[in-house]
Amino acid sequence: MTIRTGPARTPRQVQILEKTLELVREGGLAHVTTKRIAERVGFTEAAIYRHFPTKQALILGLMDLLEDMLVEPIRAIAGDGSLSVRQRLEAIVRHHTTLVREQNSLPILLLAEASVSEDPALLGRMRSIFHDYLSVLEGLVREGQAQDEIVQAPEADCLALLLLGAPAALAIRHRLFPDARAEDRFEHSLIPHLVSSLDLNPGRKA
Amino acid sequence: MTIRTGPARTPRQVQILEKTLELVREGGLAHVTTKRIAERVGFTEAAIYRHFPTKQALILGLMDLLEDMLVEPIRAIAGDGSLSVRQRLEAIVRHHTTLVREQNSLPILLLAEASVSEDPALLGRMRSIFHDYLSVLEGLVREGQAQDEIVQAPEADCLALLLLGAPAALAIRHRLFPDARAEDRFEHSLIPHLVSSLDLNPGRKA
DNA sequence: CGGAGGTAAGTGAATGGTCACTTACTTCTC
DNA sequence: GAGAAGTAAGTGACCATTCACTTACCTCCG
Repeated sequence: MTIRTGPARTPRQVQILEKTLELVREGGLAHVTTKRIAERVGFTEAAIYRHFPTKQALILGLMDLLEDMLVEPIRAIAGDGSLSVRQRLEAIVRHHTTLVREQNSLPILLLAEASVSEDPALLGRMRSIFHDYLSVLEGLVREGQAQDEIVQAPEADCLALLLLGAPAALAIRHRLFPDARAEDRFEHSLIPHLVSSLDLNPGRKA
Repeated sequence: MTIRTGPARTPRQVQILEKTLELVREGGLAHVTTKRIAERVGFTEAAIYRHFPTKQALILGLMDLLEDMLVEPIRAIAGDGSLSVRQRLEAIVRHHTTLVREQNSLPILLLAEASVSEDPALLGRMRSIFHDYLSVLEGLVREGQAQDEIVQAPEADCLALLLLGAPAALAIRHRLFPDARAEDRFEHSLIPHLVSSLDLNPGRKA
């Protein structure tokens, strides 16, 4: 689907991207300046430009990382035929919430700030990532719906959006009120409830 | 709960805040500069400082507007005894989605950008708004749970967060792929489904 | 009535700070 | 000795904020 025009990063590029991601985790894209990146890596601002042509290119590199962390894994889960649709949906939502907790709400920070970016390349990249994510969910939901006879349920795209909403809301709260205990409960009790409430799979037909 | 230390705005202050809100709707908080505000209002940058002591104070004024648009109305809905808990929850989620559509995802933009702000006053204000919003939802959910015997359902705070997730996800998609038709469907088919899936109210007990 | 004094609201031109980015020069390694 | 990787010291653009000053209006007093 998305063509991987091989990043083929040098080790130094990878290091720069990782340090930059660290900055984003701490304070969002707005917090990322060439000066701060250089500080983290341990060299001067000018050195950045030996490895990336512009800051824009560097930020676009972050989007590749986001795709690797968020979209690629859920694509893999969605294609895992050994699991039921419901199990796969649950695994996807769980993957997303785990990522949110490990990466300090990184996905929604990148998303929110890229969505108001003046840079059309960044905006387009974000659109594509978001679209791919929702497509995977929507495809799975459709698959689940096809196994059942339920027709009056909400449309697949609405349900897919709802499945995105759970980790999104968790991410927002995690930013403002991090609370590992509450987040554990969210993972263990809410996600199964959410997925089963979709009314997709057999077991409720009787 | 939240003490309204009366803003008591002059007409000019209100005008400035409205124009600033316009800028936020277009490109987020990062897009707001004193120059752009002045352009919108039709005077010079310096004139802003006749009406607000600092830009920070102006931005905090935006948070008051957000509270008026988002938190106050849902508080009113939550206290409306003529509706069932389920009807009230549905009305709240619907109010939020309507606001998101009318204001171009304003709430989540303010939230995301304030959550990474270096300004502790702004961060604190955002925390308080977010907390109040979730408290209203959580209180209602608890009220609904008390009417039933269901105990194994997810905890009230998890369900409240889920109810926030729906408009949040809609807001994100609205930013990247605005689609009035899809958003109508979301409002008309997903919200009722979501609220009824909470398993709060009678009618399902049999 | 008329002018003196006060004030709210505006202006143009600066201020110092930060931003992304560039240039000319060095240093290290194969 | 050449190219990759680094540096110090800039560049102009933009940022929030301040400054001295003007304008229009109000009020009060003889």
